[in-house]
Amino acid sequence: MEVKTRFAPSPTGALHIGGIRTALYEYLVAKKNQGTFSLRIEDSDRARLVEGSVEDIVQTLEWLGLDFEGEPVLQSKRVDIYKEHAKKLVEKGSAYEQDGAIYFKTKKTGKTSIVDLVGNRKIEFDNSTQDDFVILKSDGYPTYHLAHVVDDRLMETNPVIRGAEWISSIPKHLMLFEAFGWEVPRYAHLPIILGPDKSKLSKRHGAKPVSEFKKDGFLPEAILNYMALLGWTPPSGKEILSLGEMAEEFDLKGVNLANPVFDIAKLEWMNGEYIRRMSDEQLTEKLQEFLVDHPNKDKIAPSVPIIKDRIKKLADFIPLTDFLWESPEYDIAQFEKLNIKNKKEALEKILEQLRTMNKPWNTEIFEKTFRELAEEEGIKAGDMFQLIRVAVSGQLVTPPLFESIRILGEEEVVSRIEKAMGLW
RNA sequence: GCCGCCAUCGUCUAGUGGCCUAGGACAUCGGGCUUUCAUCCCGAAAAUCACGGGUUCGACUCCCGUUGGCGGUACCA
Repeated sequence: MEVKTRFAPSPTGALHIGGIRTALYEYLVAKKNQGTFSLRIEDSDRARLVEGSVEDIVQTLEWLGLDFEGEPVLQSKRVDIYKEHAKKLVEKGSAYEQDGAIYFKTKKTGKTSIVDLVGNRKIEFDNSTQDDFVILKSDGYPTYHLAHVVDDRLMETNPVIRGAEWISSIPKHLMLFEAFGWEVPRYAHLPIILGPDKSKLSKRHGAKPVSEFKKDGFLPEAILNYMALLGWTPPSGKEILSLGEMAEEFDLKGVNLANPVFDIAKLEWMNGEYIRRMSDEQLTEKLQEFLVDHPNKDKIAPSVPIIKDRIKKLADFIPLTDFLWESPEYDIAQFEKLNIKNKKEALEKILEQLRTMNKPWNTEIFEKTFRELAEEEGIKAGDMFQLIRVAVSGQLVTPPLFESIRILGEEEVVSRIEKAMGLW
């Protein structure tokens, strides 16, 4: 049986981080089975339409590398099809018009059940609980139920993969398929992702639009990898895997049935993992793309090796390196934390050494010189370097000192230390 | 309320009747490396497998119930 999956979001806003797991799993199922993955926009509720969301959805999928087949299918352009099908049901006697809308006449006896692909479990409903429901609204647009059944039949979707919030609607859909005389597709209902407080993941939990994650410097590969593991573990047990590897190992049966909690800390760890696995050249390129208005783009490359192990997101680059191109604002409180008694005197000695040192400064000689100076002054070498660090950067924590100094250049270092001395 | 789904460390999970006095990852804590911070390495703490009944020679694993969480209950998706 040919596998065709589709991601079917409604354009009521930017694409949510939670929503992309559904898209990802649909994509993986298609790829694993040499099937196709497409995009359908469920814009049958005109009141909730948010302008720009279709573009956002398309761009986000592209950015993530979840390539879909062909053009997005817009339900709003298919109203005639839904109307036609609704009419057919009226003619058959399975539906009726009331208050300008068309209602489906549900069967009230017996049971309706499916075997869900997620976990391979049986889900069953008593038909006596099923009320008649609207399939075509009075504005001529279909409700989700009609649109789903008609579209997924016409698009030959199989399996239908969607969120677990649709489980309760299963009887509606199966009855509709039956009324049309169509074969029922296989279904997979994915557990709903929760926020840290265990309520449905929403904006206040950091279920920000994917575009926000992009803005923070999360990498698409890391986002995908993390989302894949939210509720699923590959048989190989691997934690870090590419889209291709995921597709090979993925199986809906193995998806956990419980609702997973979104954990930003683990996503950050994974993003850092991806950053560290990049070559310096790749990271440099990523950063240059990411930091569009950076004042010193040519200085990004040399600073990459010293920050690579220190950032989890691309945006972390900024606070870590801004002292390299911006003159620091000194705060005497930072110096007070150092374990050195007479800081000004120590800084004078340091300057003396720097002025007489051969340029360009050599890292080995630099280190040796100040270790010796530290000994002469009765200061620990570590404290000595911390003093230089703060004098050069204004901060207690920076990337490696010697490398930072090399990027800054001799003149700048000297002038900064002179400036720092002005504090006393 | 009614209907449905679910239930292993704080979080993501491994586990499909004996290999589990429950394994891994993130986070946390401690140590090593080290000019700071990270990275990296080592280690620790962390789950009476929600609870109660069965079934079985034997249950984290099967069944029932309870509790709890989540979803649905719209001319929203």
